[in-house]
Amino acid sequence: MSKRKISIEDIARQAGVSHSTVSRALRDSPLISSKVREEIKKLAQEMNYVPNAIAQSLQNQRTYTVGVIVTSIADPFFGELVQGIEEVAKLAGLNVLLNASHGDFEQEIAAIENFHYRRVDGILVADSRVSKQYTKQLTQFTVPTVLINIETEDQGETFHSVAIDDRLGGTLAVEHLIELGHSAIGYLGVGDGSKAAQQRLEGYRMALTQAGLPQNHNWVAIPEQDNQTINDIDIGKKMLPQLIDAGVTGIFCYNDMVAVGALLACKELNISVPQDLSLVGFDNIALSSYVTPPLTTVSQRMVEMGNAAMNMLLELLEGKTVENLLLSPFLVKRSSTNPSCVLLPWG
Amino acid sequence: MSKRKISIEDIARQAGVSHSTVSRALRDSPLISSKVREEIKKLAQEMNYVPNAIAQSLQNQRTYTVGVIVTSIADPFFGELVQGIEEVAKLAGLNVLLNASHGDFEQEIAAIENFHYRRVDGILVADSRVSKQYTKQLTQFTVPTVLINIETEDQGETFHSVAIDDRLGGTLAVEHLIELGHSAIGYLGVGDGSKAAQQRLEGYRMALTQAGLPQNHNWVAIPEQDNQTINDIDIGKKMLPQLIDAGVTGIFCYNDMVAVGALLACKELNISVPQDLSLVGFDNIALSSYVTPPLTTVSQRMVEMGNAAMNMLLELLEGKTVENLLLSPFLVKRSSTNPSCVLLPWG
DNA sequence: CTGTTAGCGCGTTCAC
DNA sequence: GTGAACGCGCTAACAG
Repeated sequence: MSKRKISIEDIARQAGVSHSTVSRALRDSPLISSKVREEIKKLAQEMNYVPNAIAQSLQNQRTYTVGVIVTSIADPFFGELVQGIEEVAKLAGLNVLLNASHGDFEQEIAAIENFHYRRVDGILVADSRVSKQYTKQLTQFTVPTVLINIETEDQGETFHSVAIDDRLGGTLAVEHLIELGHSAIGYLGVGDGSKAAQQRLEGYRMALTQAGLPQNHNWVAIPEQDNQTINDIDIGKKMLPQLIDAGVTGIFCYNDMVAVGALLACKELNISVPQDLSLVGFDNIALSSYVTPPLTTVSQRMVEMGNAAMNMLLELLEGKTVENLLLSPFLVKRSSTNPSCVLLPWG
Repeated sequence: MSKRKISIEDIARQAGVSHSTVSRALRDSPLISSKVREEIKKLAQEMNYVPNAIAQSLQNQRTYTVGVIVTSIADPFFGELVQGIEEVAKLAGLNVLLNASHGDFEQEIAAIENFHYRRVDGILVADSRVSKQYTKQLTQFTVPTVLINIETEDQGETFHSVAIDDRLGGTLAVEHLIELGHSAIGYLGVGDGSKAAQQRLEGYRMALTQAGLPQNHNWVAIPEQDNQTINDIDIGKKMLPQLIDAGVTGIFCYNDMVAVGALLACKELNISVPQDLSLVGFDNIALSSYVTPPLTTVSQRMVEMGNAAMNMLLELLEGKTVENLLLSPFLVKRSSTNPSCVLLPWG
């Protein structure tokens, strides 16, 4: 903590007053004559006084710190989310304590305990692939907590959530393909069994049902559950061929990374997108607009989600009651989707 | 800070001993009989005791917290860096307090002061585009600080640095193009006047000089200094045409984002990469391998840089003396570079 | 208006 | 081996 720094006592001695007078002066207490107040402030300035947040926290019972848990900070998805969180935290005078869980349950628990140990004012947890048992283990704790993209059942005093409407997102993606005339529409997912994955698939099915289009179990490609170690890009690469063989002309992918993987596989297989195949992603990460062709995708608005979550936490800290939030995603049309071939003159 | 939690006093009362006995027992002091020690530990467990880091810090004069300043967390470059930092911080039992400066000098100073206020044990600053005056303003502070990709002149007790050898990186990129037979090689840079920008340009020039190749000031494209608001992608897009007009067959770009911008411009102009033009980036961000064609680039190894910086900080915290580090980048060959046309049969 | 005192939770002498 | 007392730096309650 660096060499010993000067305290209010030091400046009190220098000014010939008591330390509490200094404390009051520095905090603009009306009890202090404006004359000595300015004097003390000037002195503090000169002496390079920096108040000690630790001592204040011990007294206030507040640390003005929030703990944030993400799967991986290197993942652009979480990067944007954290940015959204940090933005509004900074405005509120709060600081962000960052922990990465790497999707590991043990590490998440450890992070929570660590935050508790450090007496953070609130906690934000973002990890869409964590299991639900999660929340139960933490019920003993009583720190205001906002879950981002995690479903909770028992949301009492401490647990609240901000999430994206994954089902709606899936529906939007598939409706877009339907509008373009596709009728053999596939889904390329991941096998993590998360709520998000279920909901997006459900949205896919709803859209097809609503349009009276056929469904085929060969059109839904999801890798084995235990393949958690392989990344999303590789999932996309690996699973694409079987959907092609099944004869789909449009695919809704679980997320952009999977879609990019599928796109790369298409290149290798000489399938041109969007002429031969239309691809829709999910998330709208920056990458999605830089690949060729730029990806049509469902936008998650990560930054806004971070803003919303942090704002919700702020309200909780003020003692207000809050409603869980379900954010609506929207479709971003780019160049990876085309009208279905069957509608085209040469189709 | 949640509802009042139990303290060592609470458990002391329960155990019928004094709070200092509890303190000692919990810290495995040899002064305590192993019998009561286990007893107290069990009791603490049962009572869900969580030590108070704030109180400990006030006593220890250490917070086991490091402050990290980045330009933007959403930038994948910094995301990976922070991941590298967080990894080794976690292993050392330290926590990361994150602040984004958005490249704004005022915000950086504010972040530093904030960290000082919170009595962090050390500070990590990563912002390759910050001006040099920076360090001077902070000399008054005495917290161990490691600068990442920032040059410092007066490196005394508190300031140290980990950086990438930008000049070498520039040289590697250009030598690669030279090996492929290119002789009209351009540089596409940014106008932020940073040390990194200067060094990469210098590396470019050195490689050309060393190979005895001609240089042409039309082959160096750098936007105006004041265009700081436009992003790197747009810089690449905007500046590419003039290099094409100048007749270059290969371009070394300041970073991957600029290179991607150039690539997008090529698509619009119907210039095919790498057939008509070879492109080399810098950074090796994830994006660079997903664009079409995948970018040949100079790798920064952000995660390792984060590791190194945090390790250096750890040594400083242990009172050791450290040497500044200059990491060597290396070339990643992918598909955006081809032999120069003039060497090919149909050239 | 200002000074004195107490206490936030914990670690650490210094006595017994 | 254990308890009492002090201090870390600050805020707040109580006196004057």
